[in-house]
Amino acid sequence: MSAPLLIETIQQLVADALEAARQEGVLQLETMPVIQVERPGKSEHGDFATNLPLRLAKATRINPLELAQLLAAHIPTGDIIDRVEAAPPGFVNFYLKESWLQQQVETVRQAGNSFGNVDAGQGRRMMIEFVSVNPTGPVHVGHTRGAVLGSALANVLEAAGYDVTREYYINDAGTQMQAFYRSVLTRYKEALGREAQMPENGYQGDYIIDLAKEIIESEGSRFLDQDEEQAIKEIGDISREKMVAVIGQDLAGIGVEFDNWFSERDLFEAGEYDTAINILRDNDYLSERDEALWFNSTMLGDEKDNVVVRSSGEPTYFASDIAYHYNKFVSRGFDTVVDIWGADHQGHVPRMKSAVQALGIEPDRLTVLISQMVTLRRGDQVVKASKRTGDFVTLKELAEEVGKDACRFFFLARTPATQMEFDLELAKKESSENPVYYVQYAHARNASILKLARERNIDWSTGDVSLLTDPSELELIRSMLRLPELVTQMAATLEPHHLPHYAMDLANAFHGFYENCRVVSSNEEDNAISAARLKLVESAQIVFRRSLEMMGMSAPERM
RNA sequence: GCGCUUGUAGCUCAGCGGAUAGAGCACUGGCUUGCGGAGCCAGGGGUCGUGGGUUCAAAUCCCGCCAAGCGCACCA
Repeated sequence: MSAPLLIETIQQLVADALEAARQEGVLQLETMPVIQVERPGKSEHGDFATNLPLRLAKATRINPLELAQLLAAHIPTGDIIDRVEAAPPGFVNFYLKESWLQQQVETVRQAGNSFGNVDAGQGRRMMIEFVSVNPTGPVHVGHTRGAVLGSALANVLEAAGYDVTREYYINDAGTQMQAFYRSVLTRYKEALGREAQMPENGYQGDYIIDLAKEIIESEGSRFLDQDEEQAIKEIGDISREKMVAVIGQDLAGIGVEFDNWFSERDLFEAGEYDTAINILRDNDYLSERDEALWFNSTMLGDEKDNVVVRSSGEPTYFASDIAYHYNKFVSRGFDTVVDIWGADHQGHVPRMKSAVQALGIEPDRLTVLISQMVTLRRGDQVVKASKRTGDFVTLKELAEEVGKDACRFFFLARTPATQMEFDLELAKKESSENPVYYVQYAHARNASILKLARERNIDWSTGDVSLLTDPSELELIRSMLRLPELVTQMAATLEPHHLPHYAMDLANAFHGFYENCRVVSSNEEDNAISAARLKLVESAQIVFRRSLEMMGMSAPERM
């Protein structure tokens, strides 16, 4: 069990004060209220504040300001809290002790790269499944948002103490894949001078032609005179494998990595598809109509029922997704599962939740995060994204044009619920003045100070942090200390988009400190303060590194 | 038509019951001799889409309207 967060300590202080006042009889209260402690927007209002008096005024019939004064009088100061003040119209403001803040520099240095870790997750097993685009073509820009969101969220949850598995679901059993295989075979035949007809739902992109050529290079023309079905099967296996590899490489290019690539086909081979369907049948959620098998999700409040097995006998995508979630929760025993889907799948959410419930799994254990569409522009021109026509900008192109770090920062800073327009020209043009560089520059500056100190053989290990009294020094420390709190919050709400904003604030505090406080000095009388400040710089670097790392961005020493 | 999501500074976006609504970019004006000026400081710019309601308190919660995106298949 790690130490409680600072904000939790404050909450406890308020709770104790409330209890003390009640015992003294100065306060009548039926039930203990929920105590909200927040970070005030203005520094005059202290480091923490609670609005409890305002919320309690009615029940206690005491004037909120008087109530605030009463509470403030019951809160002890000590090593951490310098003073507690009541403020109109009814806040209690907490001010941290300078000596305590200074001491935190040592705490951060000792924590090192584990600074920012909390144990909210307590080792619970969590799966994040994201991207999961059909391996019928390369990943395009539209998928980037979910990819970046998922990878950053996974990092945050790991820092929050969850045992996280990042998974990519390969939809390799459906009709789309058949169309893809046939498209490759067609291009293969064409490349070898044969007449071939592209299937109606075939994929037109040039990458199919390249893929066919690659297959000719490694396999020759041996599929040409093979039985059609056999050729599709063999060429299909090769194509799928190559496509999955390309997708993996492209995603790795923007720092998105997976712990596991899960194949849809395995669900059928391992019999989990049958098991899941049988559970639904046993629980009376299935019925046959029009020669198809339906999942009666209206029984669970859905708008309409959904087909699980087509009249042709083929299972739908939904059916294998049910089996997949059975696999996640039951076979592999994940405590909670997060799916990240694009907005075009939002209609699928209620029935997926229903299906999970029908399998006998508490539906709250599944959270589906929807990331809204990204529409692409190049200047005035809207770029249409269709994999089938091959008219799209790939993730790889985007990464090459804009850069991995800027790309991640850009997508990460926005809440997934807002639809966004991405102007490629603008992104490229602005990349040199992108906020991402503001953060990285602060880190590089930080690193170069330490480098200089080492070059001059300065030993700062005995630095006395109590010399750090400049407002900008204390501001920087305060900013650093917000990280663990932020990690807790982001993990609870599954909202990593706060991270870039925090990093900006931290960078701002660092630049402010840099302007006001000379760190490395050639004056001998500055040696003591210099050593103290080097400790601060060192601890700030830890926090920069942790923040950038969670965002999946690089922390350059030089730019 | 119904459902989900979104409308905050010129632009891109945070904030999602509390104390004078924030940041970056853009704009205006400052920062000379020392750790990286990709920086710092100051300033202008907002009836938080709109009309009601709830509350001591609403950008934030509820309802209507307007606008945008997505969905409403025996596609995935």
